[in-house]
Order: sequence, then structure tokens, then C-alpha cells
Amino acid sequence: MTKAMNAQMPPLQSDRALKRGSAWLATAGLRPTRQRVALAALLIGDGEHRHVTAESLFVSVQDHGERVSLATVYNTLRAFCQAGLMHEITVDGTKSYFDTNTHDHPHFFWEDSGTLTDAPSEELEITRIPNAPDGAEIASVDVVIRLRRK
Amino acid sequence: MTKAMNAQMPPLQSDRALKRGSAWLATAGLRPTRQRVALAALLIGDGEHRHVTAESLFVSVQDHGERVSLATVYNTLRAFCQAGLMHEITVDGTKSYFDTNTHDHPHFFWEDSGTLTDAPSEELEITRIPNAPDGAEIASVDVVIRLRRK
DNA sequence: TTAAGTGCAAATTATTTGCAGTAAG
DNA sequence: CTTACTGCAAATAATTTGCACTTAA
Repeated sequence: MTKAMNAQMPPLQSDRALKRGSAWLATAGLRPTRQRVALAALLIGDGEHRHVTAESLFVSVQDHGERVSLATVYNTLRAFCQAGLMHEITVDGTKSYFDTNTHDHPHFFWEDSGTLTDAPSEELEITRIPNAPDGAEIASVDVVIRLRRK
Repeated sequence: MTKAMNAQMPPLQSDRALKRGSAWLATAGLRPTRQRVALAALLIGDGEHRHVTAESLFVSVQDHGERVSLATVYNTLRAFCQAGLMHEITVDGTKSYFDTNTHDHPHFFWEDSGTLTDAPSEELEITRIPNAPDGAEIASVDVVIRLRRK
């Protein structure tokens, strides 16, 4: 089956995953359409956090035999971000990454493969941060650790 | 004149600025063409560091009465980065920013205006950083402080 | 003289949007 | 029913590229 092909995005669309996906949508008041439930199940169906691009999620959903258009994947990811279910992360310039973990945390960016993963936030210690200039406040502090293969 | 219009990108193309620009190119072994010297003078002609996008630099150079095509601005910025004269910074997703300060330092990103400025690095204190996973080494640590107007 | 640089215009890539059809509440 | 969602195809936006022309060395 597609299980082996799918190491990076494996949550099967089991009943449990679908149920979790629907619940996740419900917390944000989003309509549980077939497409959204499928995407949600892939994203958080196994309880793990996940980093995807529109394209990678599109491939995943197809691997699972669901018909969802690429435009809908884009629109859905945008809807999830607006609803606060996900966060958009900018590291690459050419494409957008989306993270199901909405807490402020550092990332590893693997420059060779263009992969984004979580960095252990316990191992990051920022003891002082520049003050926001007058009239501004800090919205977020993005920390990206760029990695190159040794 | 254009001086007032040009608060963000003011280095006049004085002899001194042009000379500095040429010297800068020379340090990287880049051919001092008319276009490159003009762009270099705008970028580092007054000794200040600068954050530009291809588009903003294109507008600046035109304000100074120089004929340089947008494609050449793109190609030149890429050449400057490859030569190590500048650094590319990814914060926006839609466009690339280029910084004449090649030292690792934090940035403020003004979300409303899409402006990038330096944050005082003395005020940033990172006392611990996640180790690079096996087989990888840290290429850089990018810190972007996103600001919203209060 | 000759390899590198420049400038168009066309191509590419990621993403968004208009609009007619479909489905959730 | 009625309003939001979906899907296609066309539109955008930033950037790159092919190729004939120019210029620095």
C-alpha cells in the first residue's frame, strides 16, 4: 500500500483520525466538509504535530485516495491559519510551510532537502530580547536554525 | 529633488559613494560595470547598512536617474549574495530581502509596512541553542522579531 | 578579442481568484 | 433553502532565463 511511500505524512484515515479531525474543525467552528475532514485527519489525526507545504499535503491526500483539488488545499490551509488551528512559517522564500503546532517554538530548516522540523524548545534559552520600538509591540519571535549536512 | 522622496535609500551618488561602491565590488572580484557601481553606491555608498528588495532598489536607482533593468537588479543582488557581499533574508514569503550587513544579527519585521530593519544585537541574549541533529551542522540562526503597530 | 554582464520579453513557480456548481446547516 | 465550500481554469506576483547585444579587461 501507500504506507511505505508515506513516511513523512502517515496518519491513516482511520475512524479515530477522522473523528479527531472533525473535532479539531469543530473547535474552530469550521464546517466539516469531506475535503476538510480528510486534510484535518492527515494533519492531526495521530496526535502528532506536522509541517507541510500545500504541495506536500496535496500529494498526501491523493496518496490516501481522496479527491481534493490543489486550490482547495491552499484555501483550506489559509482557513486553518485564520482560524488559529495552524501557523504559517516563512523560511524558504519560494514556498510556505504550515505547522500544526501553534505555540511559539524554534525550527530546524534542512537547507538541502527543504524540510522543516521542530527544534527542541527546551534547548533554546533566550534570556533577553530587544524591546519593541516605540509604537510597536512584539507579535512573535521566529527562530529558525538552518542546518547543512556535514 | 528626489531627496525627500528617498528617505529610506538616500546615499547620493557622489564621487565618494561611487568610489566606495567600486571598492566594495573589487573586494569580491566583481566587474565594476556602470550598473553594478550605481547599485553598490546606493547600497553602501554612505557606509550605512541597508535592507532592500529587488523592487525597492530598482525604484531607488531610477530615482537617481540611472538606467538599470529590473532583471539586472535581480541578477546583481544574486551576484552580490554569492560573492558574500550581502545576505538574503526570508521573512515575507512573497518577496526576498537583501541585507548589506552580512554578520549574523536579529531583525525587526514590521508586519504592516513589510519593512525590515536591524534589531540591536546587544539586546539579544541567546544562552543556549539546540544542538544540530546527527550528521548536520548549524549554518545560521535566524531571529526575526515580528512587530505590529500598537 | 573574448568572456562576462546587460536588457528585454517570454517562461517559471507558488499562490490567489472568479465563477458556476455542490453540499452543509 | 441559503450561504459557505469546492474545483477548475485563468489571473497574479516575484523571480528566472534565453538570447542577441554591449562592455570591461
